[in-house]
Amino acid sequence: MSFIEKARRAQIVKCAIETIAEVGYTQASLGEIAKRAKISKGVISYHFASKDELLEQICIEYYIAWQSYISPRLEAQKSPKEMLRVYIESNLAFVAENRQHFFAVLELVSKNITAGGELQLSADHDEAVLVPIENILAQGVQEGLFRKFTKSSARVMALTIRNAIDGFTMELIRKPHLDVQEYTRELVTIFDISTKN
Amino acid sequence: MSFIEKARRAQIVKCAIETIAEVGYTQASLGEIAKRAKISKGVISYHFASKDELLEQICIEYYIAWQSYISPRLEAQKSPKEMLRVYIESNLAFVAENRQHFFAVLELVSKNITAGGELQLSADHDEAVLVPIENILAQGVQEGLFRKFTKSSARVMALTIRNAIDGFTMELIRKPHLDVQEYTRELVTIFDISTKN
DNA sequence: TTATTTTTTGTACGATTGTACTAAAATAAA
DNA sequence: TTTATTTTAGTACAATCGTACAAAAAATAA
Repeated sequence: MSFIEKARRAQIVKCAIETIAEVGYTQASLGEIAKRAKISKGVISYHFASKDELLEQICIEYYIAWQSYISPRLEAQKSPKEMLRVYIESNLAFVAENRQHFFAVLELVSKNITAGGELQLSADHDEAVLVPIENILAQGVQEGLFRKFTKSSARVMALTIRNAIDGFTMELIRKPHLDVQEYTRELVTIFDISTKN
Repeated sequence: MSFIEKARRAQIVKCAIETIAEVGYTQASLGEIAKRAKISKGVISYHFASKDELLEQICIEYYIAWQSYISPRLEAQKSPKEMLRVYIESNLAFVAENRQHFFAVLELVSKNITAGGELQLSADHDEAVLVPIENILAQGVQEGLFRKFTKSSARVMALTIRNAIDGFTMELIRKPHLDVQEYTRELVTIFDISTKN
């Protein structure tokens, strides 16, 4: 892949994220994205096989960035209790620093859920996101730090934590001046209390 | 409003909900809705001023049905602790019984958020949904049943509860055979623990 | 019945979309 | 420089959408 190709793809992805975040998925046509990037519509078609490939790239890049941010912070912790705290803290911090990207991905995923056949992809993503939380919970139970969780009650708890994080972002988009630190502290408190033994 | 008009509007709204739930918002064109309702596209235009009015009607009817279901159950409770339990239980039960309708509304609301100017409506809806939870929390604090909540920490808790409910529905759509009763029990437990004094 | 209004159908139109395609421009290779 | 390749701009096209509209059909009123 040439230098120009890499640079263009990065530019187009960046601009597509901004466009989706600002005008919404339904209004984010290739023409609109191109206009904002000050390039011709044909350039996008040249560098991306289809619009779908562009949108998929947005999701892939977010997932990679998210992994890179969360994983090392999580692995630096010993206690499951600290891991859960850091998981919440770093997720909210990451999301607050990447609101547009997160929002774009959320829009795309919610469209894909409805797209019928692509439900599997959503399920895979879910598993990749939920399992790490479940592992923290399982470890905490094993060490006697957390209250008892069965497999399915740990699943509900993991989902609730994820929903809290995702919902925080939606609130952040609705109210951009939200106090992120305070929100983070409260969420940590809630899930610290509700997991403790 | 004539008998035919009422019946047709009800039929079209019902069919629009099913269509959105089954093929997604982006694929739910008036043509597709009409085809499934086995009527001409023009009939929809005749009974609804625009597509937007039809979609708005879907939201209005859901909100009314939700209110009618939740309010009496909530008002039958004395203790804030019981109110919180019943709020979670009845919300999950209602949503499980109205998955398609809920999902359609979620799709529409998430589109409206992106639609720019309509952000106010979403904020109003939020307030209408969050304030009742905050009131329960405030009452619980006052009676000494719940731990201390400031105005803003009560807001975070209310949001977290709402996100847990909304997120449950998304999970229910992804996994239709989810054990609703068990999920409900777990959620009640989580928020019972995390609010208790 | 006949007359009038309401309702439905089917089509057409303007707007918008993603993609295909051609010619021009820019860049790299010779 | 000349040649070849990559990249860009701009246009055209087929498909799809919401809406408008005219004529047919159905329902209601007289």
